[in-house]
Amino acid sequence: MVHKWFSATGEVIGVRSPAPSIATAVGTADPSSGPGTEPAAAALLTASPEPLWIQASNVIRSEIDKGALQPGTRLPPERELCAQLNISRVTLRKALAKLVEEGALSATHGRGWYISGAGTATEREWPHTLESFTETARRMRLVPHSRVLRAAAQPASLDEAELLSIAPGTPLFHLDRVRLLDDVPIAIDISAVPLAMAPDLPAVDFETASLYQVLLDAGLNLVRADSTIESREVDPVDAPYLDLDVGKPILLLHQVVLDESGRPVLSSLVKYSGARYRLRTSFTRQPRFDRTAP
Amino acid sequence: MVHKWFSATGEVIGVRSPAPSIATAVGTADPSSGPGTEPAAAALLTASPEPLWIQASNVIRSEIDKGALQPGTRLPPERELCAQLNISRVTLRKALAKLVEEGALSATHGRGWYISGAGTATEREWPHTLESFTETARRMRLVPHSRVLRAAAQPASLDEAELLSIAPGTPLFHLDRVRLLDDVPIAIDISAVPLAMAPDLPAVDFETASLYQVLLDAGLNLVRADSTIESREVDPVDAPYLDLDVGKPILLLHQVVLDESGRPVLSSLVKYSGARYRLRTSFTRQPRFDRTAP
DNA sequence: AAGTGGTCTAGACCACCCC
DNA sequence: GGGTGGTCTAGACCACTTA
Repeated sequence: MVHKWFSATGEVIGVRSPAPSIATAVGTADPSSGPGTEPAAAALLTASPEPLWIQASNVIRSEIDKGALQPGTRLPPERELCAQLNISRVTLRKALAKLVEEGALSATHGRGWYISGAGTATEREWPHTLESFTETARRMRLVPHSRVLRAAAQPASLDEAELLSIAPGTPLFHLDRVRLLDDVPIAIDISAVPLAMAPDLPAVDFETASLYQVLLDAGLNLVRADSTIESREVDPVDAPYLDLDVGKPILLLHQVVLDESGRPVLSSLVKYSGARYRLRTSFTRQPRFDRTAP
Repeated sequence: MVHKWFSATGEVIGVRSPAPSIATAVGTADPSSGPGTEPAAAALLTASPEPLWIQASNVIRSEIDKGALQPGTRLPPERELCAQLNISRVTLRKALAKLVEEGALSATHGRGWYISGAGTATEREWPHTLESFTETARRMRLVPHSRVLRAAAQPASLDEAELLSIAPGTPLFHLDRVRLLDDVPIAIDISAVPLAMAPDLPAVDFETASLYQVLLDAGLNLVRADSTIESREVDPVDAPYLDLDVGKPILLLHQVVLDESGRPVLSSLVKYSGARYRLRTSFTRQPRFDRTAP
């Protein structure tokens, strides 16, 4: 009568009264309000504000993280999972798709779903997007800090206007900072945002605040960052800020960050001290189905 | 979703059905052509080997590329598109999701679907993953070429073994190349692949062949590339290969490429001449739903 | 209140893998 | 053949936006 969740953790799903682990994994899922006679249905419930497919994905993810599902293991068939989780197959597949995107699962057509090694600790160490300065600092347990060189609005020059798709002369908020970790200068960050997009910018103290966070709080949905990365010799102007000899290598990262409608929001040029910083990211490739001949 | 190629595989996709005529079915949004004459039903046909949702996505994409749908424009409501394309709403939404991931569309809950400026020419110039050497060459209309310095199998050292999660001493195929564009040296590429994963490697002529393509042809499904990028001074050994003075800046790109099960397949270290190369990529950020209080 | 996207379902058929 | 994932449908309800 009790439906089991996978192999090792039969207790999590279908058991009404104990069932604490799943409840927490999924969300509120208040069990007290349970109908009392429908144990299996208690697995995932509509009480939670999260969509079912997110909940389902979380349940499976937590099983993996917990170690109940080892890499290489096969998952139960989709139709069986549907029964256990009490959701439709379409919904389950949406949950599985999410986990594929996160690198936690992979499927083979006639064979089944398999746990794929990554997706847990590895995933967190290799972000799918560029690790931000603040994130790096946190990972290395260093204290991030900024020295503000300029934080003021000025009319946009021709070049800046073109870069951000705005009219020349439009008020542009400039933020130039030296970024430090534990008081060691790591990079020079030269950013510009059209003032109209976040009028409160001049009032923020950027010695500690994160520009990215301020923009998100302003309701901007930053979705894409077109980037170029190159290696250069540091020039006499920048060298003292980074405490480098002129001619030493620096890493140049230039980004134009766009919102969901493709509108440029932020232009940023970061000059990292070559010897003190290293960009980290993980590129993924969607599984393709391009058979050359069927 | 974001997210997709990191190798020289841009041209692999087998486009069999050109399907140009269908295009009008979507763009014209002609309300008068109701159920009366049934022209819309001919829009997508099951004769094609491609799934319907791919076909639908291609139709919309071609409308955007063609300019029939300008950035900022609103698409017809989903239910109407379904009727025009003669597919179910679930299928249509899968097609739309693909276009969102490509950055061509975006949706707002109660408002509708909007064309988002990017996704056409821009998209092609800003790949979601690192532009490969071959792709860069093609974009710049230069001729790529390699000088092979080493192409041989050797037992894996301790470091190599750890990097690739194999036993020390396992046969490892080493491929060291100088990569050139129009006969100008651009980079040194030092790669290593466990021989067992592609036993034919030693027989390939890498003066012209692409290592990625060979691995794909061997049936390996390369899915993820954990990467670090840094800036260094070129050392006396590498300098002559790149025709640089010792101490000049180079860009160091190190990647460990994994297959779908998370197994490391390829380790590659590329040293780009700082003055002659610039990495290009477009990072995407998943829309997040981290409200602190619901 | 009407329009629109977001979620979910139950059931169907097909294509692939392995016995 | 039987099991399994991949695709597709028609219809339903909910949540958000706009009026």
